[in-house]
Amino acid sequence: MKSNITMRDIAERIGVSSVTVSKALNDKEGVSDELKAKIKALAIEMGYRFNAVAKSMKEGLSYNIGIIIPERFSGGNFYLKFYQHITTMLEQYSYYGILQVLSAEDERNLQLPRTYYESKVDGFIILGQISSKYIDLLTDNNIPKVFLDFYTDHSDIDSIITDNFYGVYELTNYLVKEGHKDIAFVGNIHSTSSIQDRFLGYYKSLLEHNLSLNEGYIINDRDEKGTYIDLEIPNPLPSAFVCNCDQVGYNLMNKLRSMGYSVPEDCSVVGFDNDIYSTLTEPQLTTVEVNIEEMSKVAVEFIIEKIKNEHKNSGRVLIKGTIIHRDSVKKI
Amino acid sequence: MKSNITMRDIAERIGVSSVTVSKALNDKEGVSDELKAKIKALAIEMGYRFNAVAKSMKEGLSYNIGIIIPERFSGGNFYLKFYQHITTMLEQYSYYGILQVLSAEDERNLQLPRTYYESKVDGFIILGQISSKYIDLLTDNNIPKVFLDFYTDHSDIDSIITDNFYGVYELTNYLVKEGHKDIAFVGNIHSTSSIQDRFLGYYKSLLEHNLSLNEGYIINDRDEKGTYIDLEIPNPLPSAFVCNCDQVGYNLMNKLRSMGYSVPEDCSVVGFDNDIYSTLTEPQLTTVEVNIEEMSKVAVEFIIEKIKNEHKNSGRVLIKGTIIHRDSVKKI
DNA sequence: CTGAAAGCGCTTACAG
DNA sequence: CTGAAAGCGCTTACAG
Repeated sequence: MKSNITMRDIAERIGVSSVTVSKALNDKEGVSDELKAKIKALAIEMGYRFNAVAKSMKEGLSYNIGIIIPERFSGGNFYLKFYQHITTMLEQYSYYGILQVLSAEDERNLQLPRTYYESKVDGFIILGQISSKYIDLLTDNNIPKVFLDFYTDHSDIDSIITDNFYGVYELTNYLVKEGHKDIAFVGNIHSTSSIQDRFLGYYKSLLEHNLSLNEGYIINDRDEKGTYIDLEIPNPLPSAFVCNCDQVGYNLMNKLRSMGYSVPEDCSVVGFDNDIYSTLTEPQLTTVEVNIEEMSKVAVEFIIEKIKNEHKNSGRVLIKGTIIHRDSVKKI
Repeated sequence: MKSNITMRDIAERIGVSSVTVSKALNDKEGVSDELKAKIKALAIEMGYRFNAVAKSMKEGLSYNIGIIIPERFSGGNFYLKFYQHITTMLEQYSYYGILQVLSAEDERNLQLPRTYYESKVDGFIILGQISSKYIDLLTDNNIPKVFLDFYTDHSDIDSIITDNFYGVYELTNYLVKEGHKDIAFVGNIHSTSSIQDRFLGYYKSLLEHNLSLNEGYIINDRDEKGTYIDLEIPNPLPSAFVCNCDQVGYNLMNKLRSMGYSVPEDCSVVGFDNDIYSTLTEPQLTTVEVNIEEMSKVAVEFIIEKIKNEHKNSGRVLIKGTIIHRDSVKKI
């Protein structure tokens, strides 16, 4: 597929220089409209294809962005959706996305992606929480980067996250409005910043409604490695469960069913993410839809800015989600 | 992140030419071991990063492969798994994969990917069936390509597919061995080559066991657009259903449950793919696991071969899957 | 074992 | 409005 036709070939056929062809094809000034049209027509006729590699070479930019997904998040298709929106947005800047799954091993051994060592990318979008040490590594190497769907205490790094805090806050408010007072939270609150913030949103709602936080109502859902564990259902049964994500909502529904409970008759359940798991339960889950498209758009804007201007700092951006009402909540 | 350190910088520091540095860093002959070691050490010390773009430029190869997934298959994470294995395999050849979702619109309008027009890739792996006209377009443009997980009647194109035919053939044999005689097939047999072959494997098993093919036992599962439709369950109920994929097995199980039937007590169900849907049913589905890793490996080998030698033709390769026994089949 | 020269296909800065 | 020159960072083929 090596394109044998170059700008020079076009130039020679017409009897101009390759500089003129370059200007014409890029719609730059300094070529008469007549000549420009003639060059463009001939380019098509000759089957000319632009050589982006040559441009990269000249500009010292690869026009690729590495999209890094830590291995443990690569299972679902949630991040794949992000990736699709990211690549769509990147196209507008003539950029391409190279998806890389960061293996647990490479993350532990602080092994940077090969794209970095081969100057194959101009920067990275990190999709999903990575270890603090790995972040330090990226920072120390002065690698342009943007965090998507998580953040850390490195205040100088741009992050785009869904508004976990307000999302769950509003969802819990909704449960309270429906008459619920005994509301449990399901999630390991030491696991990721997302879960922590969702928990805090839940807690804020309790505080505002003078409902006390019951230690027994914080139900762990996964171990340190992120593997889901068997859920311990409190006795007596809370009237509602706020799950930190839809998949855990799905697990909870199965657990409740196996114990003979019906949702929403015996208790209500809400999730977060609006991913496939929220539609696999019976009844389907009321949940919060993450605005993947908008988040991806902002992430791309930020990384492109960052490549142009190393010192550009856009900070932490929260993108609001939307509550999706389904049938897993009962008014009491 | 522009790497300011070049081979020439290293060369000047040591007092040799950049040719020697290139040879040393690439472990080529013609440099004394002593010098080689010195150059390598200095490269690390200076934080040198190889510039793959310059190599691409020189060789006229982008060292990228486009992985094209038609939009309608981009929903699940089945193809994402392929993508992961593909990129892992590509690394061994110093290649990178650029994933592109082919929109229904671009497919219809015969719009080639932008990576092609910008010479960003050296070839394509097409992951999932695309229209015949689009295939013609790729062929007419002389684009190196390999088909993964589907094939067509274009006999000159390399395809790597799972052994659909024998997979379902063996699975149906297993049902017959368990005493089943009234076996239905669920799938639109005019939809894709995969479904067709799976159907034919089912039919072969019937033929070999002198079981007649009952027209009413071929149950359509999707319309022309690939959207799943409501399943019509035959009356009387067959003793077993062979579903063309796990997701349809999942749909069928839901349908059967809603009608008051129990699996496997009232009838048995088997699927294909061993994807997430096979584990979401209760009981979980007996199915055929597709050997994604091996298929990806072969696809990468083929496309790399093809880039080196345009006329290399490897044909159609069938990769065997493995039956996964779970609890959705009863011996009768 | 080592290096000068040429070239991959563009674009930028400058001269005319 | 048009073009000659230089350069991006490598590698190949050849000469010494």
